[in-house]
Amino acid sequence: MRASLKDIAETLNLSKTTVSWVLTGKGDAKNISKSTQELVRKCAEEMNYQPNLIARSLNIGKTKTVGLILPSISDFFYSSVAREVEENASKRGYSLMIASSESDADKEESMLRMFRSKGVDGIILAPTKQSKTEIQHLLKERFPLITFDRYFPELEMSYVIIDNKESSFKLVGHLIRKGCKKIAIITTNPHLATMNARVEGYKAALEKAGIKVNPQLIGNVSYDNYEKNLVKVLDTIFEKVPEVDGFFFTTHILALEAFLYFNKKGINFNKDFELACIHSVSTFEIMAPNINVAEMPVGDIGKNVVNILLDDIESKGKTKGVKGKYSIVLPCTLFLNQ
Amino acid sequence: MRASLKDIAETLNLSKTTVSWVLTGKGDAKNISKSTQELVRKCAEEMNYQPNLIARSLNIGKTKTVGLILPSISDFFYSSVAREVEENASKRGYSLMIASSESDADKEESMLRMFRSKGVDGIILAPTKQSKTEIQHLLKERFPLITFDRYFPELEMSYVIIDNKESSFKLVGHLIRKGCKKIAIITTNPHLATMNARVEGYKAALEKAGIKVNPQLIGNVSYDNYEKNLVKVLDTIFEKVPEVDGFFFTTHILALEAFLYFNKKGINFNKDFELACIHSVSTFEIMAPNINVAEMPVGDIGKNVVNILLDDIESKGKTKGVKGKYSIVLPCTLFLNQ
DNA sequence: CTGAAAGCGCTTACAG
DNA sequence: CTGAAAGCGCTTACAG
Repeated sequence: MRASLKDIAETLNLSKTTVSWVLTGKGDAKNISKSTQELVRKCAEEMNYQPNLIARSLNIGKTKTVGLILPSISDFFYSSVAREVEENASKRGYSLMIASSESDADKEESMLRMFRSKGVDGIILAPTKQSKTEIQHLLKERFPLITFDRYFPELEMSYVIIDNKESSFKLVGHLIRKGCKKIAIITTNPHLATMNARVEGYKAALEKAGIKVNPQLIGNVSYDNYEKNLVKVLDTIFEKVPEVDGFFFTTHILALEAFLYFNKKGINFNKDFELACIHSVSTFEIMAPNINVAEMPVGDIGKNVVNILLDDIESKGKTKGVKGKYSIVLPCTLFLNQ
Repeated sequence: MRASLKDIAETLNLSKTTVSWVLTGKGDAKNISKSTQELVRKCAEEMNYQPNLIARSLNIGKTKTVGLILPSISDFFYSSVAREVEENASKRGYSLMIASSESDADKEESMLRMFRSKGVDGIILAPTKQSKTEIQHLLKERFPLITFDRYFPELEMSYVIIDNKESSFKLVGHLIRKGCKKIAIITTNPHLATMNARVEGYKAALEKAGIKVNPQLIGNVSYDNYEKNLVKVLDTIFEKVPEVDGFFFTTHILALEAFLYFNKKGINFNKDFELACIHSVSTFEIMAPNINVAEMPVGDIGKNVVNILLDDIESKGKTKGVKGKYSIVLPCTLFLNQ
């Protein structure tokens, strides 16, 4: 059996109070004699005592655990963020509960409820859709909550995103400078403000260069089953605008999938087109060595998101009711070829 | 404020007992009148009642949460397994706590303790090193525990691995059949039984073909800072055995890194060598279309690992003291070219 | 058909 | 220098 405070107290003929104080480091503050403290610590060691944190949590109302909800744990970007979140949270003494919404709004809602019910102190969320009713419940309760990668422009809550429009603008501008006249944009999830901003950056760059936006060059890939839909979208672009000379992918997932498509079709995409993409994976180096990339600052995203959340959690009560909301926009690092 | 059972009971002038029974679905079994049940449910709905699972857990001694400890969350193989684990656990009503040991034995030990302390019902672990003392504590307590990908041959506990020797044997055999005489093996973490088995498969295949094992073709990449070490290892192989004509990588991580190396050196690795690898990532399709691969059954690993663990957790008490240990060895799917 | 009471394992005012 | 007691929010035998 697992040892409890009571077991130690009984063995030593002390009260649970004394044992608890010693083991939580309040021995000196509570004037427990050195000898008693030593005794308690030795006994705890011998019995391999580990505090039951569930009991502590019920008592103090904190679990030192945060929840992380991602659209997909296995995607490289999100798993990289997860790694950073875990590391930063761990540094501050927090554990992580994690869940994958698989871009399903209902799952997302039930995960929010589940995490809340299981007592996490706060939640970090990369929201999928407009699953706002549960979020609004939490916000009303002043439950610590932050989103990243995506956000709800109409809700007053903290978020961390990247400079979507700016980075897209620069990438597309670079393609134009390299001589592209017919740049296609391949994008998805148009209901997300994040994705919209990337399309806007694309349009702004074209307009600045005096190039008219051609709707036939805007490839919208619906997200479920994007592999198949991407094929259709690319087929259509090549059919309608065979002179296409550049591709701007709004996410690395679409770029990777497009490379597979190009490959199957025998298209030498590295020679025939200028390429650009928001975010990258290490294999781009070999697959598309000349691609222009705006790299998302995964480390900074992770750091900001946990620090803002944990500050919020830990300031509770201090700044009664006056909660600071943060809107952090992080710059991407550009890797432009030539 | 968050509503509690008590709040509902007071509002309705009922006892907490009654409310609890209704809300946990025992209303009919306990003969609570339909009208009362309806009342309770409506009130709970209105107050947006969510049970405090911490309190329930303290009472029943279960959290319906399992811990998952990985060497690295951001690695593609492990994040894929994490996804499967989460999905399968979730199906059976369990949540996931996750942590990345970063291949650090001390971190791993403290994570095991932390998870235990936080009350997870069981732990799934891809162990890094010989961090056995904490594991032995848990085993002695009969705490539900299972490893995957790696295992401790000398401990009596459940694990799920792949047919390491067999798959390696087949891959290397295939390279030999395709005419290779000087096949290098690039491997790491020689202290892991898993990795040893892969080297043994390599040796067995050579021996069967009457090829003497050449130690100069065995590249052992020490794991910390493997990027740099791999460069040294490959440099040495090319220096000592310039006629090397095949490469067998014991993990996709090493293969990816080697491709970057080949590329930098201007080596046309797809033409000059036969390649083989345990596990793959989707980008191999473009980077090394002819590579021979033994694909790890990520889905089956995830399914087995959670089902064995959860069966163990849920059978507790029933089969007092008679715990079944499972050693599952799953076959890889081979993709051999030509 | 419903309720009073004990208990899960901690923490923490309060008292001496 | 140390302890008795209440309480965190649930569940569940026991009683009527």
